[in-house]
Amino acid sequence: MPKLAQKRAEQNRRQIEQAALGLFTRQGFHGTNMREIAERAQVSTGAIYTYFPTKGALYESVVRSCRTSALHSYEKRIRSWLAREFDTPGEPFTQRHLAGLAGEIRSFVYDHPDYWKLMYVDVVEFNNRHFADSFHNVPERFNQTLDAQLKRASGHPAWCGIDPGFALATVYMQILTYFLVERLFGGNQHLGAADDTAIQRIIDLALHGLWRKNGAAATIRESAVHGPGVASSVQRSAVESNQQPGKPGKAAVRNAPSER
Amino acid sequence: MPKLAQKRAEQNRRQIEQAALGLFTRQGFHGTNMREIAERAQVSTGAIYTYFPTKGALYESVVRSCRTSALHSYEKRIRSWLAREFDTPGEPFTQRHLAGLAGEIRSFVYDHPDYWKLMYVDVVEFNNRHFADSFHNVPERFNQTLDAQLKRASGHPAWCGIDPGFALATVYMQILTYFLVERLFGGNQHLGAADDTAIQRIIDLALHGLWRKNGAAATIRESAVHGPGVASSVQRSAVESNQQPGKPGKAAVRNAPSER
DNA sequence: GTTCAAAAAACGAACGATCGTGTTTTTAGC
DNA sequence: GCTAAAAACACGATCGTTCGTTTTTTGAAC
Repeated sequence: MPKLAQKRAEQNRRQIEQAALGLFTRQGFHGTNMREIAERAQVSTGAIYTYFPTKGALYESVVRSCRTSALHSYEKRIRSWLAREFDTPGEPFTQRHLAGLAGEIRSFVYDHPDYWKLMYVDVVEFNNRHFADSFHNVPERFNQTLDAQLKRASGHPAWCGIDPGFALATVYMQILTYFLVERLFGGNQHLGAADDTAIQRIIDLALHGLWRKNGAAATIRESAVHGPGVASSVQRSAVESNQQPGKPGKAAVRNAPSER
Repeated sequence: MPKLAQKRAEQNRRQIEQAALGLFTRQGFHGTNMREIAERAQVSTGAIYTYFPTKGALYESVVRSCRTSALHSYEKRIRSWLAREFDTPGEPFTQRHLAGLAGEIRSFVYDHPDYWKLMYVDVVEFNNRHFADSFHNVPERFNQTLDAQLKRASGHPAWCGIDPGFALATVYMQILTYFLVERLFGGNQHLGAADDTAIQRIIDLALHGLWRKNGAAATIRESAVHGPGVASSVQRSAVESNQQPGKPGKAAVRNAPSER
């Protein structure tokens, strides 16, 4: 019986969803009409309704597809990366670990901006109905994925005592927020320094805090930034003793492109 | 001459703008129509056009009013509060300072959610054209406002060496993000603990980092959170020696209401 | 491999509703 | 009573969606 080949039907669905995603993320749900979507997908407006009963259903399908693709690839990628990194011998939560994490987060934001933009669309026009669950107990999820590795950290004599999942979650949120502001909010070096410099400092603060009792901070010169855009050169912290010996510990964070 | 009294005209303007603000922040710009605004403002649709030439002009006026009111009141409030706190003798950047800052930021988010929601509307529907400047070189602005106080911190022997404006900006962004996620993104205790507990831990991490060389962390019991909603009781850190002596240092952060 | 009828899919004009806005009439302030 | 503001109404455009028609696809018969 002449039902459309499943391959072709799925391709059409994906084509329409991709066009809708591109428009929803650029002008919102109510700011996008079906004719634009049809034109961008190179189909007729009526054709869309053979795949999606309403505009709202199309949106929900777009959200589902975007979430499963972005999350399945990147959440898993970040977690497996973390697991791999934390399995190396020695202390977890080193400068190298966090710099690598920052690189992964940066990729997540810069390679999949649509995912995040769609989340903001959902916040504005749907009260974040479709994304709210991604913020439910972030530390617990880190703990579930990295149970053994994180427990090893908390057993270390120099560990601060905070639940490692909580600690990782806060650093994760901090770095994620940095790149989201840079990429989606037009924050042009909003912390007054280039990406790698800013991330370096954030990690340094996360590792050892504002105050250091042992005078290790003495080797860091004052690196105040005066005037916009004048980023002082990267100055490495002497407290990188937590690093794995022999590893260079170069920041894995590239410079951000000036504009998308 | 029958020109409307300025007092009355301004009142009408504000009434319309307030209605528009309430709708824009709940359903976006394109998701709101002039008839809804008119109904909410208890005027006719035509009457709006005696005050605003177009819907876009109304939006821009709403943004201007919302920004000037929220920013003038709260940015100045936070800064003056910081200045006052940092003028107290002793070290700046104490637990008490940051807990107070967190309280101010929390008020900023929970008392003026419309300001932040409107920013997200602008991100989604106007590419953040009207709010992008609020993220331009945040550390520099802290440095300008708190020049003397922050310099005093950087001169302290135990200071980490990072530019104090940068350090304050990162802590500010971190706490702000926490409350924004809680209030606007539906993050129901997204860090797995009540507000004051989470903020307490964030501040503790900001002050002394993940690793502590002097064993001060030994007094903090493991406070891992297992299972959603099961927040362990607040356990005070022994490293509060940075606090002003005699001050209780109680967290100034209330619990968040469960839902708006 | 070609043909063919049936059925699904694609099309695009059209529909009713609603959009932002202009016009006309009524109201109300000075 | 003059005049600007407010209300009521109207207009063209555009919205999401439907529908009648055309085109394409399909599996089987040949």
